[in-house]
Amino acid sequence: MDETTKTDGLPQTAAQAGPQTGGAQLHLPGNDRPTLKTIAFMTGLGITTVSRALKDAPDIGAETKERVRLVARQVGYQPNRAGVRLRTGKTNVISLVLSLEEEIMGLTSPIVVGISEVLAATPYHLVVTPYSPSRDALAPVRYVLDTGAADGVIISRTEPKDARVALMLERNFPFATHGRTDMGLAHPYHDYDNEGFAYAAVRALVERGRRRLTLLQPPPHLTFHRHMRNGFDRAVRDFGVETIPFDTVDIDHSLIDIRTAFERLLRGGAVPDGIVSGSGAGTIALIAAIEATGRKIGADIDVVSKVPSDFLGWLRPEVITMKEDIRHAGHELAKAVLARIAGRPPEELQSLSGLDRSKI
Amino acid sequence: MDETTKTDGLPQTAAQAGPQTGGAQLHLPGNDRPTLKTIAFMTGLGITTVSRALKDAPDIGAETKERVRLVARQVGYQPNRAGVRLRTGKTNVISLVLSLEEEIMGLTSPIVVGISEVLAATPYHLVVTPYSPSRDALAPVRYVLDTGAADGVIISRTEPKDARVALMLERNFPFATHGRTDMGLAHPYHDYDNEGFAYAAVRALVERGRRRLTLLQPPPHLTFHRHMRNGFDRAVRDFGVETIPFDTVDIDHSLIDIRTAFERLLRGGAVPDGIVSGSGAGTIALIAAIEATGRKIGADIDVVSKVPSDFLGWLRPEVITMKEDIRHAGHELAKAVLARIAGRPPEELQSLSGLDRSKI
DNA sequence: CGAAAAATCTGTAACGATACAGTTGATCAT
DNA sequence: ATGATCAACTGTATCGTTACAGATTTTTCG
Repeated sequence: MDETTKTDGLPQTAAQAGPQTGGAQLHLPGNDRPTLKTIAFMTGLGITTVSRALKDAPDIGAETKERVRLVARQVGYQPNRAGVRLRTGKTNVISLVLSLEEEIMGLTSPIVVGISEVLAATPYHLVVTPYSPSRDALAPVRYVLDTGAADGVIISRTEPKDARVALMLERNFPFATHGRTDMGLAHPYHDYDNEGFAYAAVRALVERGRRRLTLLQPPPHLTFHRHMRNGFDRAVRDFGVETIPFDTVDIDHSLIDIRTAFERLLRGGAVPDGIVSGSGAGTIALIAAIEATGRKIGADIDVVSKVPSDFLGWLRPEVITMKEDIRHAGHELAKAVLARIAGRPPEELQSLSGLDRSKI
Repeated sequence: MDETTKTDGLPQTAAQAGPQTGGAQLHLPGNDRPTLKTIAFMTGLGITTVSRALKDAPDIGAETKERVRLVARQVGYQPNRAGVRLRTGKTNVISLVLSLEEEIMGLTSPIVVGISEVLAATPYHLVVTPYSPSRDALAPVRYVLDTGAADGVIISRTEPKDARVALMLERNFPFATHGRTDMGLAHPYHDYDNEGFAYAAVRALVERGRRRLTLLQPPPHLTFHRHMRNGFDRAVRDFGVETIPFDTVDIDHSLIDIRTAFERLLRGGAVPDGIVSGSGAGTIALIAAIEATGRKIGADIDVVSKVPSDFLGWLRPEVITMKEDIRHAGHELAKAVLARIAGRPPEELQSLSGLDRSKI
C-alpha cells in the first residue's frame, strides 16, 4: 500500500478563507460543498468508482451503487458544473438568442417562462444571449458556436434563407427555431400556423359581410410573412373578395408609424372594411387610426387580430382575436432542443401550433 | 534543458476525440479554439506568462505584454469559462430569479432586456433561475448559494422581512433587489417610488373633483404594498377626501377575480368616484367592471393607473397613466449587482425611480 | 487444478486556467 | 569579487470530473 496519502481528507472541510466580517463565530458557510472526493472518502471507495457508480456504469456492483447513491443523496451531492464542463465540454446550458427589440408587448416573457418550465425538470440552465437588431443577428449564434457556451440554441425571427440555421446545421449543432425556414433543410422548429390564422381571419371577416380586406403583415424578410400572406391571399381568392394594399408598414414598425400609415389609408380613396392584423401591438395602432377617422369597429369595419394575451379581448371585445400561445411555443422549443441534443432526428422535432380561436 | 516536451504542440488542433456515444456524431467538438497553450506556443512563452500578461500583471515586461495581447487578439482568444470557473470559482454569471407567474403583462420582458443591455458590455452571462410560486421562493436563491451557480443574484417581489435577503446578506453574497425591504439592513436595490405614485395619483383624482377614492393595491406581504398604501393614505388625509375599502382582491389576483370584486363594489352602497390602480393588468379588469355597470371613465369615475407600457394610453386614453420604466429598472439592477461584486458598499447602490408621468 | 474470463474496483492523466513558489540573469551595493 | 536585489519569466499543483488503461478478485470451465 504505497498509496501516497491519497486519503488526504475531504476537500477543505472548513474553508478558512471567509471574507472577514469581524467578530464572532458567524457560522461562516465556507465551501463545504461535497465533491466526488467527499463521497469517496465517506464510502472508502475510489473517486473513479464513485463517479461511475453515480452514472450507473455497468462495471460497478449493485450494492456499491446503492451505497454511493445513498451517501450522495445524504450529503446533497451535486456535480460541479465547471468540472463536468471542462472535462466533457457539456455545458448543460440552453441559450435563448433574443432580439432586444423583440415585440414590446410581451413576446419575451411567455417564451422565457415556457422554456424555463421545461428546463426546470432537467439539469439545464437557461442563458439569455441578446443582440441588438442594429448588429448582426448571426453574431450571438457564432459566439455560442465558437465558445461552446451552450449545448443548444433557440432562435426566433427566422428567415426563409436563414444564415444562422445554415451555420448551425453545417456544424451539426443542436438548435430549434421559432418559425420555419425554406432552405430544403430539415431542422427542429415550432411554428404557429400563420397561414391558417390568416385564412381563418379572412373567413371570419367574409362571414361578417366584409368584402374589401387588408393585411397588416410581418416584415417581408421573415418567413412567416409568406405564410401569412399565402393564407390571406388564398382565402381572398377562395372567398372572392377584394384586397386593399397596405404595404408601407409592417408589424415591426412603431405604433406611431402604423397608426399614421393606416389613418392615411382610411382617409384615402380605397378604404377597407376589414383588416387582418398579424400583431397584437400593431392592432392597437390600427384601432387608434380607425377611431381617429370616426369609424366604429364592428360596425364600419371589422378587425381580426392575432394576440399573445387576451387583454385586447377585455378592452376591445369588438375586435376578433385569435390567441397565439407563446408559452406553449416555449415548451415545444425547449423539448425540441433537448431531444435534438439527445440525438433524435430533426424531422421528428417539428411542430405546428394550430388555431386556438378565443373568439369565433 | 530537460523540458520534457513541454512544447508538445497546440491543444489538439483537430480534436478527434468526440466524447460522443456510439451513435451520431452530434455536436462535433471540432473547435480549434485557442487556449493559453496556443498563445504560449506561438509566442514561445510559458503558459503562466501568457496568463499573467493578459491580466496585465506587474511582473511581466511591457513588450512581452504587447506581443501576447497582439497574438491573443489575432487568434481570437477568449478564456475558457469552465477553466476559470473551476480554478477561481468565478462564474461570470448573474442569476435573475423569476417567479413564473410574474405579472402576465410584460414585467419580465423589459427587465430581461434591461439587464441584458448592461451585461452585454461585460463578460457576464444572464441566467434565468425560475421558481413556481407554489414552491418556496427561497429555493432558487439557496440553489445559487449552495452550488455557486452565479456571482450575483437579482430578485424581485421583495417582502419587508425577506428571507432571501437575510440569507444572502448573511453569506455576504452579492445581489440586488427590485423593491426595498424593511429589516434595518442595507443592501443594493432599485425601486419604483410607489408612495410617490400613489400620492400623485390621489392628487390627480382630487384635482378632477373626485372625493371618494379607492385603491387596487399590491398583495399585503410585498414591501411595496406598504409604500403604495402609505402614499395613498397620506394623500387622502392631506387632501381631506374619503376612501372606500377594497381589500378583497389585490393585483396578484386574476383579472376575473378583480373584475368580479370591483363590480360587486360598484353595485353596492359605497361607490367610489376615483380609483388608483397599482397594476396595468389589474386596470383592465377594473375598466371592464366599470363599463359593465354602465359607467363612463372620465365622467362618472376616474382611474389612475401605473403601467409598464403605454398601450393603455392608446386604447383608453381616458385612463390617467403613470409609467413605470421596468427596462430602466433592469439597467439599475444590473449595474448595482456588478458594482456590489466589485466591492462597492451596498449603501451606494440604492436607487429610486422617480415619477415619470406620461399624462398629467 | 490452472488458466481464461468476468466482475469490480482504482490510479493516472487530462480538460484550461491560475496561485504560488521558484528559476534565471542582470544589476547593484559593499 | 560576493552576495543581495530586482526584473522577467516558468514549472508545478490544483480546482472537480471523466476517459482510459490497468489492477485485483472471483467465477467459470476445460
